[in-house]
Amino acid sequence: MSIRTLLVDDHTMFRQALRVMLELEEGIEVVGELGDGSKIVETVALLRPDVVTMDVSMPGVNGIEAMRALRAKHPQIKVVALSASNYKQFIIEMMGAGAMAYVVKSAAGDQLVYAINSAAKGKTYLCPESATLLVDSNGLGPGGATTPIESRRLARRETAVLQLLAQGKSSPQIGKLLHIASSTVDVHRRNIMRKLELHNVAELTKYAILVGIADL
Amino acid sequence: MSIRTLLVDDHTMFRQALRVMLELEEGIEVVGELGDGSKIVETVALLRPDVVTMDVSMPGVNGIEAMRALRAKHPQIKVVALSASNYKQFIIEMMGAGAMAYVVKSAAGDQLVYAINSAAKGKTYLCPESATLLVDSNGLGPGGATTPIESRRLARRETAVLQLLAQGKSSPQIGKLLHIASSTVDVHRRNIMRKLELHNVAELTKYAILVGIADL
DNA sequence: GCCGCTTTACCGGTATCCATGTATTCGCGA
DNA sequence: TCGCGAATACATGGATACCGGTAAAGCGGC
Repeated sequence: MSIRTLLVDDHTMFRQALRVMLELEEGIEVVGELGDGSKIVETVALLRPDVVTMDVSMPGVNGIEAMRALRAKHPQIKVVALSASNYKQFIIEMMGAGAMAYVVKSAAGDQLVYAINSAAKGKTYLCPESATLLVDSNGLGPGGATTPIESRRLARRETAVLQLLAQGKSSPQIGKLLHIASSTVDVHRRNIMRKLELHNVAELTKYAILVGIADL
Repeated sequence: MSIRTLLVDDHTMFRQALRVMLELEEGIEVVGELGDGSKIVETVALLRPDVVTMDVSMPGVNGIEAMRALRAKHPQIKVVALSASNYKQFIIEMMGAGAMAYVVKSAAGDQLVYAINSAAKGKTYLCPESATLLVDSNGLGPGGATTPIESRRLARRETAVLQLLAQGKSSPQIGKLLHIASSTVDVHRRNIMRKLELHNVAELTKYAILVGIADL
């Protein structure tokens, strides 16, 4: 009995290539593909996969949001998180939201195969790169007090402001677009920076791209 | 006689999956892989591929630099440029430097197969997304006067400044790091913005990531 | 010698970043 | 249902940084 998996990634070419590679593996079957997280709940209900292999950074509904939605409706589903980069916050958020494994795309393909097999058996797995990052940068490890995840969740308005900031808009421009005062935009901007512990537009931009609310 | 191709991409997982997918195609043979452009010239001399399939954005030596180096030593080689995003300047620079085809990763896998076959025959190819972008945004099209490519090339010092800006450093911080006055950094920054036609840190950051001089 | 790279400097307008205070609305749990 | 907290909105003030234009001078290579 092979493991039924659903692939979710915004790069069609990567998704298709991954499908071919995984289907050559013994014991893995790809039952479907999605380009973002917006239809994840319905698709899982329809296709009944054992494991969802999902990219963390996608335009539209990103992996973290999709993970939360999925967990609420299908708590038994196993998820392998796939990420182009090794960001501590993403690992914590995805694993905290119930993912079974976390693998970076710069790792070899057999790491993904191993992660899918582990997840199907109900075992968690972190690729070496991510595991090292977590332990080293006090996310876990000896005496590491992790920042509460809730304090990093952005409000709706804050997300909108972050998206426009990452597009290169200034506070006055954003104010006009959202029909609020630029002083209000400034408050949102600073709250975002405090919550995310990012202190300039460059870092905000990269974060926005990683969570999928801005395009490169 | 099948087409011998060399894959160059920094994401190992993508590269391996692509290799499997391409080798299932009739008439395509993958003769090697590279994780960045630093050893492209030697590798091409050694493996003698017909077509190099290369990512544009890579850390270390990016696709545009690798393309120029390759063209100087092996002018007969055909290159298919692969990019995660649809950036006008990259299309112009890669094609201007001698690439035979340009395909985005969000396109389907058979687009890449088509591009490789076209390139091997000495025919140029642009994926529909990139072709549309070029024509629409006056890069080409009726009466479109393209900005001289030379005026967009960055000097060594400018590249260094851009890299630090994309890391979130301020002008005074960069000045200290490079041992120059912050007023000098300011001039570099503004020259970069003028050359690239980008007018804020968010856009500079995204550009730096795309050319591979900054990490996400 | 010319051209481009690098360096420094001054000016002015605007935006950012930080601290702090106030007020309205809305949802959730006691 | 009452009240609490969070989200949202607006404001003032100040130090600093950004962005644009302009000018000038030394250096290196073709």
